[in-house]
Amino acid sequence: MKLSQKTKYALRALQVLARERERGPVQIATLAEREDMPRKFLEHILLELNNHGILQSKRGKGGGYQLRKRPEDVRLSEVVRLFDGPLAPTPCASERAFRPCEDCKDVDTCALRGVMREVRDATARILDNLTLADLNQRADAAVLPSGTAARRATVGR
Amino acid sequence: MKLSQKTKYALRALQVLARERERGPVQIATLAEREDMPRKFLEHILLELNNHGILQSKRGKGGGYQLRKRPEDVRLSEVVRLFDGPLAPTPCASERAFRPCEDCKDVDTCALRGVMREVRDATARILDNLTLADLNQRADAAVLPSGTAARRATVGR
DNA sequence: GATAAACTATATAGAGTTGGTAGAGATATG
DNA sequence: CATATCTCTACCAACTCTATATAGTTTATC
Repeated sequence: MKLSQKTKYALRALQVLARERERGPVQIATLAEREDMPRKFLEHILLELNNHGILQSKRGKGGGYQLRKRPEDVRLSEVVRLFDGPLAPTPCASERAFRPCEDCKDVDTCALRGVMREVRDATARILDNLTLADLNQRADAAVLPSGTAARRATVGR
Repeated sequence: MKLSQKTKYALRALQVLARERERGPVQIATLAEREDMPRKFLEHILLELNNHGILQSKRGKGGGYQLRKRPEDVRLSEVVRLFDGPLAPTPCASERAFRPCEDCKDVDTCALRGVMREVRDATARILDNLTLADLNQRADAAVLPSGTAARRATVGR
């Protein structure tokens, strides 16, 4: 499960949108500029998140994108699956997108499959139990290790 | 960490070579035919395993490849890393091949990195603790669930 | 030492994926 | 209706993956 650039951009955008959620829609251009992401590429990404029901959009003047679900209801696994496909290293080990490997003689007795299911399960356990809210919370915790304001100066940019 | 075809072939070949270890070298052609793998592609794979010290080769007539290490000393993580690279989903979460992400503002406070380290660690815990010997043992256990010979008929090929 | 078996090395090629751009179309607002 | 903004389709260059081709080099054996 190599994380694609697309997923990274998506998560960065979602982190911002989770924070801005109550303040109305954010425009693609603003988001692209603030987070330094390629604008046209970001359009695709946000559109996909919109079509998938994670974001909602408002067209025309004053429009933009807004998080549709609550941040604590958006699992990281959902985003990763959307852009990078199944979590499992092999199709035969996938829970939701099971497919036998091309040249597999017998799925039921394949030892490698068992191993890959373990890897998939471990990955899913982590990503299913973390949400956008958790991600932002961790980000805050990292920037403010123990409430010291002095540290903030070293973090910028 | 999507498992490549190359790694799958490598592991299949190694499983056979682990079993044949005491019986002298096995030729590429034999291996390719028995396991139905593309011969020329397999040559590359075995060569890489050889250069990496997992196999040893004997050239000339009557030569072939043989497992250099004991099956219980070949970790699955070693094989996966050789062909598919680092286990971590992002370079910044890799233990042995750390590299900051292209556009990362601050590696130390990146929340996603923490998550990806968890995934990497979980994957590594599994693959570091399994060896070729384990893989073959599991394969045997799957084919002979509880010592019943009758089942073997259904496994064929 | 000729021969054939077998590994070694480099180059190449086609298919698919990834990251990114272009431009026209749809729609909401004022 | 002018403008801001999202939507959609097409396209493209670079890269990776899988696999093959070709030309060696080494070794066993007769």
